[in-house]
Amino acid sequence: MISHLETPIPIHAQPVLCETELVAVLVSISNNTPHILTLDQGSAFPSGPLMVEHRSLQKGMRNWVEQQTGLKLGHTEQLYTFADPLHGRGHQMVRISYMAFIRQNSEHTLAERSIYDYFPWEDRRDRASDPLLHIIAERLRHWADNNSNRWQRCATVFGLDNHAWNDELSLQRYELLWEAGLVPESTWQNAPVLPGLSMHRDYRRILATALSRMRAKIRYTPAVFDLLPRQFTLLQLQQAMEALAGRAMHKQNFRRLVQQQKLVSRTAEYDSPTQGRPAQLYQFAPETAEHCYLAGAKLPLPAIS
Amino acid sequence: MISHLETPIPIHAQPVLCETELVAVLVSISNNTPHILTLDQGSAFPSGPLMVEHRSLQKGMRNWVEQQTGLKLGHTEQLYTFADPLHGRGHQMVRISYMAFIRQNSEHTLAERSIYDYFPWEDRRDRASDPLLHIIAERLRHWADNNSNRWQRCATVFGLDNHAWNDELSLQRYELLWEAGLVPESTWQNAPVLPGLSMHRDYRRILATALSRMRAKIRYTPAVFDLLPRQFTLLQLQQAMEALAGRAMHKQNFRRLVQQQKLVSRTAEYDSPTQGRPAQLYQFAPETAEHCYLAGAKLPLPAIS
DNA sequence: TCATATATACTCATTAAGAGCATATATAGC
DNA sequence: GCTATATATGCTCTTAATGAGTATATATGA
Repeated sequence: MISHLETPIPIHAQPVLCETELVAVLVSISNNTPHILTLDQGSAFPSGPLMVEHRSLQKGMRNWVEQQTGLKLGHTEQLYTFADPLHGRGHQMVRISYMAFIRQNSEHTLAERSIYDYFPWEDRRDRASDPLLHIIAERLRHWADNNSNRWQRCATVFGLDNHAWNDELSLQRYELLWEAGLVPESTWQNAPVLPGLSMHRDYRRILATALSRMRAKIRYTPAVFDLLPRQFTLLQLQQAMEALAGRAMHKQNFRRLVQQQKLVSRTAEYDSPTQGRPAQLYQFAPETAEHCYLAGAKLPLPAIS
Repeated sequence: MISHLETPIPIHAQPVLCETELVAVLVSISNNTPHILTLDQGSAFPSGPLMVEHRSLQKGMRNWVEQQTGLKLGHTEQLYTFADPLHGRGHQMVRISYMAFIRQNSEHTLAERSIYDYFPWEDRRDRASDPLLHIIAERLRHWADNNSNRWQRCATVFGLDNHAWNDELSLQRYELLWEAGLVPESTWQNAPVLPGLSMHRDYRRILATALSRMRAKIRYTPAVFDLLPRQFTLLQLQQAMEALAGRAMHKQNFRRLVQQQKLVSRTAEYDSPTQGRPAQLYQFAPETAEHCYLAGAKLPLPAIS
């Protein structure tokens, strides 16, 4: 034991007062694409001050959002806490960000903006984003120049040079583009910047964090079911997974794995399609819900890396 | 779009000032067991106020700890942010907790307490914790009584009834014991409580969060190497993984997988043992380091669930 | 009847993972 | 030299998960 560690570090030496704000990333699915609720022409998330009467942060967030919007929140998860100095005022601003899922519902369309409006390169369900990926690869190669470590990093994060695309790395991809000056938020810009909406403050970074987290979350927990209607077809489930992961999947294998997991049970009802055979409606199996959540049963998605 | 969502939620309506504190969970390995730095007879973590001059929370944490203790921090990660009302003062206390790894070093023994002093049931490397697990199982069965959902949850979280033990569920296990009144921190206690040190405030809950996170982290990133000396034997590496995961592993398979991953490279040096053949010293392969971190290359641990 | 879309049953190859057996190899101590 | 000890390595097996493909019912609207 080194001696100076035995001196307790002073607690509350000089308490610095902070303004504390809760930031909510509210996610739902519409048009087979993940959407978020935004304010200010898509450049901000709803946010509000932390109230004294909030007993816990999570409860505070839920109450506040439900009160303001009337929306019921599903799976809720703390993302990250950021701090900015408030210049000249001698105190700081702390922002605690949360992500919450909202069930798809015909009565409202919460969704204002597609997440992929902000990160067009993250939607790789079809080949439409390939040209953009090629542009990014070229611009990154130029930025990396002859720095091989830097290029190594680009290649792994963006799945170039024989590397597989890993959908959970969306935050790292955004950070890399930021460093390379390819997004308008970069302190120095390597104009022209890439397509994709930007946001105020570090909100787009928070959104990239949310995208990473939701992609990881749906793989290991049944959180997707908080985005789908109570009853859904297997195709809807697959499309929701594909929408979030930004990747297409093999239908037969998807069903094999879904039914192995016993996460869903069929109902007596059927979909009413415009054409073709009506699809059976399923529901999230309530009896195994908690069980699977905790055991880390994973939903089928192509294995990463 | 439902109409009232178009009204922006007021920002900064009534800023509530908070005291903000950084809490550090400093982890290192000694005696083949993960240890943490604690204060106040093991009942608190080092913590200190957030300073105005800290540009980012993570940097603020690093500077503050390094200044106070002289320790270099390795892998650092934000854990969770908690809030408590400060009664009668009209404002709140926000605590932002971080976990950081500290390299094993002969010059200091940072470690004051074994993590398993707080969670004796989490160390399942040998059969020594089996009797305790049996006691827990009985007490939980009594608590669950005839509530089958409740028992279902107990069984999956604690690996009872044909369920596999999942080392990453340490937080859920602690929360379950809390609910069942089997830890002294519970608001209602189901005395006698289980063995294991407790801590002030929700610090023991933060520690359970840290344990979950580090177990997940070492599986998917090379963060363990920030706990080991620069040069280490393969047995040391395996023992470090076992110490953190709380599980024993198969030596041959461990080595097969480690060498497949190409995460380590041999040095020219050897260990000097008291007995037996000297072991070759390895180092974390610097050239593939970043690569593997980002690709999510995983270190071998028995598959969960 | 045909187009369309759901639903299901298979096969096949590859890989990872868990477990075990055997056998070198290098040191200290007797 | 011999033995105990611990490192280091090679090999076989089995099982399960994964990715991909082929084929074929089945139920609707037009």
